Amino acid sequence: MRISELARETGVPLATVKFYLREGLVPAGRATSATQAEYDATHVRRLRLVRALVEIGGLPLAAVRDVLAAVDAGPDLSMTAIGTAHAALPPGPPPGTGTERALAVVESFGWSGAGQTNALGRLQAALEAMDAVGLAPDPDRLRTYADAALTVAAADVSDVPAGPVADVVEYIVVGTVLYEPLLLALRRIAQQHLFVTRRPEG
Amino acid sequence: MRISELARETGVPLATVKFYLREGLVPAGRATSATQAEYDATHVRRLRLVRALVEIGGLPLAAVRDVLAAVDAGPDLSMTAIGTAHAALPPGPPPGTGTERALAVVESFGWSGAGQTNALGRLQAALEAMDAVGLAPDPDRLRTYADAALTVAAADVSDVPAGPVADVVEYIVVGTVLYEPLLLALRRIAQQHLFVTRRPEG
DNA sequence: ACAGTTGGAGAGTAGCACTATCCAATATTG
DNA sequence: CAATATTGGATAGTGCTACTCTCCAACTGT
Repeated sequence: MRISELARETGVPLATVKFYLREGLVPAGRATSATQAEYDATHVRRLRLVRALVEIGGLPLAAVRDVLAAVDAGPDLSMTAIGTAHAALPPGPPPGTGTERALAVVESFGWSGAGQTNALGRLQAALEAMDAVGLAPDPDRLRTYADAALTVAAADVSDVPAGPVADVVEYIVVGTVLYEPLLLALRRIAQQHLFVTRRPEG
Repeated sequence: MRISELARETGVPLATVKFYLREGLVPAGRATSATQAEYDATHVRRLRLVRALVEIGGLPLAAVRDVLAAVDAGPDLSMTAIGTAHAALPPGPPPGTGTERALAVVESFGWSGAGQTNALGRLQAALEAMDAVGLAPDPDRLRTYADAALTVAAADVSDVPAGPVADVVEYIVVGTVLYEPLLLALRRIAQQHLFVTRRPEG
């Protein structure tokens, strides 16, 4: 498979494929001559993954690079992989955000071992911003959110397939990113559903 | 309150406040002379809201403008407001995405009245991208996600306070946007928690 | 032999969110 | 009341990201 077929197969513009190759987001093909290289199914897969992370996950290319590095790092443990994925995901917390308050919240749920994820900073930043506009969640609602989050997280980690370590890592990392839009889309649709059924004449 | 105090109060750079005023994201102050204007608490609040939507919600300014318009539209019904908010939220589905598959999924949950939200396009795009990289959710997992989404959505709509219509609309629209990062942060922290407690030596 | 395609590199572009500079008209201070 | 600082407003410029365009010599298929 040559480069233009790779582009056609995935629907990605040729110029963009070349750009990704230059940026190292897709590995180079096997050169068969000075001006020819051969690509295979792994390139198709990787290219689709990059596009999914960008278009669905909304990641900037720099974050895609980090996520792919975590995927490729291989047998470095799942926990590291998930932490790396989280650290690479945008947007990071605004600089200067602490984590004390978020930690207190998390501990009140009895969750442990969350000390090193930057999601804590995001949580705290979100809470502070809500306070600032007067829309902070009450404890009950926060609980509801936490329970829901725990439920989906449990599905996330229990669904990890047996198999080569590289596949497992990819599953975790990519799943973390790609399932977020899924969850958000479902929440919005559910909101609409509830609004409509609540006010039948609305 | 003059412009520089508004900037100091909110921590937003003066040049940025001016920029938002020019863009109409924050309403102009009451002019007291050719080179002076007076700002008040509503300006502080609006400015904080803009920053929250940008920094926490990750919205581009154009989307912020649309969301604010929905907020300000006033007594136009809640359902319209929520639809407007959804339509304004990025990223929209990639152009050319259908909704048939998403509709089938949603109907299998018994959800109705979701025909007009662009979250359907996002759902379908997410499912298709997952398929393309071979990581599509099985029906059970999708169910788990849908149940969790419905749970938080129920909390979202039941928490809407009584009060002036404008406040209700703001609550819905802003809540839709600002609670997303909260949910995602909690999910990530929960994942980490589960991983750590699952493999105590990991 | 020769049009067409390829891999590769460099420069150019478009959109976004600010940020810096300038200005004349006030305000404030000594 | 003079000197200095600040204000609102407009224009232009910056830095970043993610492409996209153009060029080119080396090859390929016919």
